[in-house]
Amino acid sequence: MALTVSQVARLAKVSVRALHHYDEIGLLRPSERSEAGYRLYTQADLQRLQQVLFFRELGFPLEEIRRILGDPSFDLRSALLMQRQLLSERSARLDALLGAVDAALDALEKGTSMDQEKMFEAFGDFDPTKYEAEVKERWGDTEAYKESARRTARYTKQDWQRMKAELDRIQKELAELLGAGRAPTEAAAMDLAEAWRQHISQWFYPCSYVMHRGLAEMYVGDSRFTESIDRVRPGLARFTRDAIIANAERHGE
Amino acid sequence: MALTVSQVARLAKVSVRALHHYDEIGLLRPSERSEAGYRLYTQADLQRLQQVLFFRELGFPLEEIRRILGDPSFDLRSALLMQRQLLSERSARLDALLGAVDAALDALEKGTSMDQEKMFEAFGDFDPTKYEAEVKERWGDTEAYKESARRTARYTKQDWQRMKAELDRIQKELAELLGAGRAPTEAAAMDLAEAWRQHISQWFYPCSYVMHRGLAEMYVGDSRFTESIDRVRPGLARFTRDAIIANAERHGE
DNA sequence: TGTAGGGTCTCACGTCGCGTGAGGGTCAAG
DNA sequence: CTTGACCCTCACGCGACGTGAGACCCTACA
Repeated sequence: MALTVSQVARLAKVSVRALHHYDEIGLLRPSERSEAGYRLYTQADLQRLQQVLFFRELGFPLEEIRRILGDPSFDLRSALLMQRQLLSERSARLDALLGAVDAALDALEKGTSMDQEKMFEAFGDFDPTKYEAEVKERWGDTEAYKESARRTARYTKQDWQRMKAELDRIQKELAELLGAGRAPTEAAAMDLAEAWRQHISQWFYPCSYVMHRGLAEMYVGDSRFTESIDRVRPGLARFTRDAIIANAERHGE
Repeated sequence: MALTVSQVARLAKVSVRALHHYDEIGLLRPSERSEAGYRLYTQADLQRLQQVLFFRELGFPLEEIRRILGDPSFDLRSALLMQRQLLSERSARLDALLGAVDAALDALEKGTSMDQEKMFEAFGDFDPTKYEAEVKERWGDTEAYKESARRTARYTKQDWQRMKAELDRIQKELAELLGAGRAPTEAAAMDLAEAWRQHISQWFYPCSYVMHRGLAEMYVGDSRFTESIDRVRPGLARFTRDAIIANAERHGE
C-alpha cells in the first residue's frame, strides 16, 4: 500500500533528493517509516504532494507552500480554485510571449526595429501570488479570500488582460502625478487611490478603507511590492501609499 | 540614445543586479561605458537582451544561452522560430495542468480518490530543449536543425500531444521488453529503435542511422537524458542505446 | 564651494532548491 | 554468502541572482 521514495519519485516525476529535501524542511513528511528507516508514503501523502507540486509549479517558494498547507484554515477546494486561476493567468502570459515572438519575427521580415517598450512588455510579471497570498496572510479575512478565489476562478484570459490594463492605467496616472511634483494629498491623487480600491473591490473582493490602508503599508513595507511598483517609476510605492492613506482619511477612516 | 542600467532594467523588467550578472558572465555586455564607468546599452544590446530573456523564459541555463547567441551560425529567425515552438509546447503543458486541477476538483466534489498516475501525469517534463539544443551542438548539422525548427514552428498543441504520445508508446514498449528479459539485439527491440528513428525523421528532421547512433550514445552519456528515460524504467536508457546500435548495424551502419 | 538626492560602480556574503557523491545499511533472490 | 537494487544520513557545490557595504558620479540648488 505505502510507497517507497523511488516509487513516489517515479510516479510524481520528482527526484528522490527532492523528496528528502521536502521531508527535511517539513513540507512533506512520509506518514510512515519501515523498521529499516525507509520512508513510506500513503495516499494522503500523495495528495499533499500533488498540492505541493501545483504550488511549486506556480512559483511559490517551498517555505510558503509549507505555511499555506499547514494553515488550519487551509481548504483544498479553495486552493484548487486559486491554482486554477493562477494557471489561467500563466496561460495569458504565454500568449503574450507568443505575441512578442511573432512581433519580433514580423519586424525581422520587414527589416524594421521593434519599439523598445513592445520588445519587453510580455516579460513583466503580473503575479497575483504576491497579491493573494499576502492578503490572505496579512488580513486573515478568509471570507474575502474565498470571495476573491470564487470570482477569479471564472475569469477568462480577456478578463485578466482587462484587469491588468486597468491597474496599469491607474499606476501610470499616479506616476504622472508624482512626476509633475503633485502631492499625494491632492484630490487627483486621492481619486486614483479610490480608483485602486474600487478596482480591488470589483475584481477581487470588497475592500474597505481599513483594508486598503493595510495594503498600502504593505506596498512600502514589503520589498517585493515596492520593487514592482517602483519599476513603473521610482518612488511610486511611497507616493501611492500616501495617497491611499489620504484617501482613507478623506472618508473618515 | 544609449540607456543606463536602471533604464534598461525598468524597460526590460529585470533587476540591475541581473544586468550586472549578465555583463559579468559575458552574456550581455553593454556596448559602451561612460567616462565614469557607467554601463551604456544600445538598441542592439536591447535586441540581444530580448533574446536572452526569451531563452531564459524557456528555461535555458544562462551559460547555454551565451553559447547559443555566440555561435557564428546563430540565426535570429531560426531562434525566434524555435522559441515560438517551445512556447507552444509550454502552452500545451499548461493546458494539461489545468486539466489536472479540474480532475482534482472533480474528484473532490464526488468524494472519490484520484488515480495515482493521473494525479501526477501533468507534472512530467517533456522538454525539447534537451533534444534540440543538444542535437544542434553535437551534430552541427545546421540544415537538420533548421529543418526541425521549420517543421515544429507550425505544430499545434494537438500535434505536440500526438508526438509525445507516440514517443511515450515507443518508450513504454521498450520498457516492457526490458522487463520481460528480452535482449536489445532481438528483432522486437530493434524494430522499436527503428520506430524511434522514424519518429524523429517524421517529427523533426531526417535522421540517418549514423545520427541515430550518436543520439543513442547521448542517451547514456548525458545524465539528463539517462535520468529522463530511466524514469520510465530503470536501465531503459542503456537498453535503448543498445537497441539503437543494433538496429543501425542491422542496416549496415 | 558644499550639500542633497538620485544614480553608478565593484566586492562579497547569503539564499533557495536541489544535484552529486560518499559511506554504510537493507532486502530479496540465487 | 554474494549480488544487485534500494534505502539512509551527511555534506559540499552549483546557478542565478538578492542584498548590503563603501565609494564615486551627476545635477540642481543654496
